[in-house]
Amino acid sequence: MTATAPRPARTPRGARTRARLLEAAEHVFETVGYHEASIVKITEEAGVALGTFYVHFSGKKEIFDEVVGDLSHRVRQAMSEASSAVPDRIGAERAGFRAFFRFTAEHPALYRIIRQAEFVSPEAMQAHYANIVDGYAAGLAAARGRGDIRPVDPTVAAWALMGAGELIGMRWILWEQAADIPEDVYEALMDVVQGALAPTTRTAGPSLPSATTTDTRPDL
Amino acid sequence: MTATAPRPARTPRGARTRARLLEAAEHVFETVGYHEASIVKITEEAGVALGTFYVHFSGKKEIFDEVVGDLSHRVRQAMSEASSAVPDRIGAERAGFRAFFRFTAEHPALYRIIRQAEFVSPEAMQAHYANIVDGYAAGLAAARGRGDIRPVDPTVAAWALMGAGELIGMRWILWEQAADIPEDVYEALMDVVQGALAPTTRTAGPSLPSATTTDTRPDL
Amino acid sequence: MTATAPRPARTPRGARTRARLLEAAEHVFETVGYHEASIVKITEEAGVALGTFYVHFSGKKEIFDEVVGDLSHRVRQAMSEASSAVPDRIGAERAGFRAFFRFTAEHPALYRIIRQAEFVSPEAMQAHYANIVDGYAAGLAAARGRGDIRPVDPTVAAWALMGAGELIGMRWILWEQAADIPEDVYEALMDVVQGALAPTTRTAGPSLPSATTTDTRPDL
Amino acid sequence: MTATAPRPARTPRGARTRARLLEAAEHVFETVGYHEASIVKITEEAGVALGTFYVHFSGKKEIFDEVVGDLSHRVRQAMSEASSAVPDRIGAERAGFRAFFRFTAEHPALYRIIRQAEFVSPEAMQAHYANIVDGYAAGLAAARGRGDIRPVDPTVAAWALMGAGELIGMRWILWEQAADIPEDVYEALMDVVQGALAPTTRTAGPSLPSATTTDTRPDL
DNA sequence: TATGAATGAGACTTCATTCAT
DNA sequence: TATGAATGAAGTCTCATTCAT
Repeated sequence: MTATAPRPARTPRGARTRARLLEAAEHVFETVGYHEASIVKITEEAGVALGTFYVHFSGKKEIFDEVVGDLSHRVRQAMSEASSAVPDRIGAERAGFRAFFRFTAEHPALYRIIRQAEFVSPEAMQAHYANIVDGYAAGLAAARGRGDIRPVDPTVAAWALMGAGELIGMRWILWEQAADIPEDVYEALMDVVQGALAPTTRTAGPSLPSATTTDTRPDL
Repeated sequence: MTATAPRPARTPRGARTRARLLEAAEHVFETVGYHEASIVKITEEAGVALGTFYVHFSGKKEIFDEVVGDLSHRVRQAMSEASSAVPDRIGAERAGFRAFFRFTAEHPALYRIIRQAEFVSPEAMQAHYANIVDGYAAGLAAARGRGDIRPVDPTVAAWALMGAGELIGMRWILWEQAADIPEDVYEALMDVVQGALAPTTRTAGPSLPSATTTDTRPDL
Repeated sequence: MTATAPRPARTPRGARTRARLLEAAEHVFETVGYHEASIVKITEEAGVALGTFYVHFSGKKEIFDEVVGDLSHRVRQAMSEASSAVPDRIGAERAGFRAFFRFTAEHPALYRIIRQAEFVSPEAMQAHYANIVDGYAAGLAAARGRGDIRPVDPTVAAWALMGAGELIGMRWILWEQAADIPEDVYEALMDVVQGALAPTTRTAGPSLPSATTTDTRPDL
Repeated sequence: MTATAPRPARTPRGARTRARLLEAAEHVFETVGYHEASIVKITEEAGVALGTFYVHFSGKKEIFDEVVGDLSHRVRQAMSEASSAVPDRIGAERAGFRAFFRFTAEHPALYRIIRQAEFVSPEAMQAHYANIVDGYAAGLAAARGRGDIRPVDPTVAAWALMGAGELIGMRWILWEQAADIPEDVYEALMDVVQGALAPTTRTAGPSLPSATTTDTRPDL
């Protein structure tokens, strides 16, 4: 995810300092965003001298990429752990979104950082989204194979539903600075998600065939 | 939307200069983002002297807000025009998304700017999203009243589907620098959207209670 | 000589400030050398704000090149004026060296700066020496054509004698911080120079074949 | 030459490390000059840890002085060996210049370093030149005593001819990055040098009185 | 001796904004 | 209105040197 592998600290003391810097950076980025974040602020928060920063990182972008990679990894972990604990697809879906919202509430940093990353570190941002989608789409594809969900295109559906979750989280957690998503909003979203995925008996139209996106030409 | 109403230009020459600056600013913001955009770049692109900028705008944030407001207004206009031209809900839905993707392809600025605005001008960003949702949710509420769609919560559905469209646009238009969304992706997304909204006969699953969020966010 | 043409000041005030900066830079470079010279020192000496520097110059190297170009031009002017006022070659030679030493005594900057320029701005340094040699070699070639001097290779002789003058100036003006070169040193040097150039009847020694360089290096 | 005598290494390992550092420093100084040379670069090139540097040297200037002293010593050795192998003065002259140019071609470091040393370590630079001149002037004085050359002032002549050689070497070896001086240039220079020194019967002009510099620089 | 993390002064540069013309 | 010179705070980064291990 990061272009250059993180320098390994060669000393326990070094490792400790490096970790303190990362922690401080996450906090500063979360609070004031990438551009307002200065190395001075980060080192002050970490309680080390300015020059020490450059012993461990080559610059602001490098530590940013590492923070993003970290957060991205953690949110993926949280989501996949949660959803894989539930056997049925709908349940897994609910658990995954639940985990995502929890993580968002506890680490608003991810949100605020990712949305800034477009001009700062497009690679990091694209990797973040792509990694999440990969796991999500794989789950959807499997579910589709089992007939648990409608034959939607897994990749497109994954991007679409991730986008849905993202804006809902932004609106009801970040903007409200809430500790979690309101239950009714969560259920309303699940209703939409379930509608999008659940196998249905359509009142009209042929049941969609097809697997890959290209040949999928949904009617309507 | 903007805190201070835009200064009206006193003379035709002034109005022309002001317009040139706005145009230049939109281009610069789109190209390099808010933070890399400097007043010097904007004035150079507009072909006016540096000092002239401050004759027309109080600062960088002011012109940014105005550019965002502009773009936001235009995308809303494009979407509502497109969807209101179609009578049935599904058709309106398709037309609205279509217009959104078109606009995105033609004005990547909106995307790139909005996602930066969080730390620069949260009001502008929230206004942008809220305004779009307002119109969207109103349409959904009306459709629901007519029985054209399932009884989803209009506000939550609007945020969710806007999010879906946003990420799909980011992935397949911005990242690919495409001139429009690929047809198969568009249809795959429409399939998801339709699944989320279309009235169905469920084969299984608890009929989720219609969310009670409506009081939180007055839809309309 | 300078790669990029100097920005023309578009205002009398601007021109004044620019000149003040150049003057200050010459003094600072002379005093502490290129590397110890900081923009801060230059602007302080010029009595302008730090940022003002960058209104007129793109950086330290740019102003350095301009200062070098200036000094180089002035010393050439001084030398050619002096030597062209004297008809005979030996007299011209003496006058040229005299002018060079005078200039050196009055503007030690040139010396100290040029010898630093190798790593800083090789182009500027090479241009300086090459320009001096050009004029010098042309004079020697003409004198040779008239039979005023021995048939030495004008270019090689010009570089050699310039080198001789340079070290003599360094040793007896710069190192001694003298106001001018000691008369006896001057005469002793002139003796050497005259020996090198004056037409002679050799009493002994193999009459060296007139160097074979002449064909290789077109002597003007 | 150097203010503080070089610390003797206490152990064989220490001596090896010290030598590695000196070698690395010579290379780094030659490549990027004094100011761009950093202790980090030197230690990296030497393959030792940063802190190790200060075990052997007190700082950057100290190692610089030692490198300069080394090179200066080696070039003097090369020149005196070469010239002392030839009995007649003109032959010795030619051999000395030849050796100087050879050394220059093989160790451009000397050149580049010395010309930087003015602001870094004037003592080292002055010592370098003075040492060379001492030997050179002594040789000239002896030759003059034997009547091998004209009665020029030995010290002034030594400085002058050293300057001549220096610029010729700079122009045709350093700037051209040549492996040696072109033969024709060498001969043309020797022609000039011989003209300057060789005993002659002047066809015209007063035979200049031997300069009175002798008090300044005792010849012998 | 050797190591490498830590330090902090100081350098360069940018840029939003002011102001006299 | 328009101009462009002037300002100076703030930011990033380097690097010689110290020090604990």
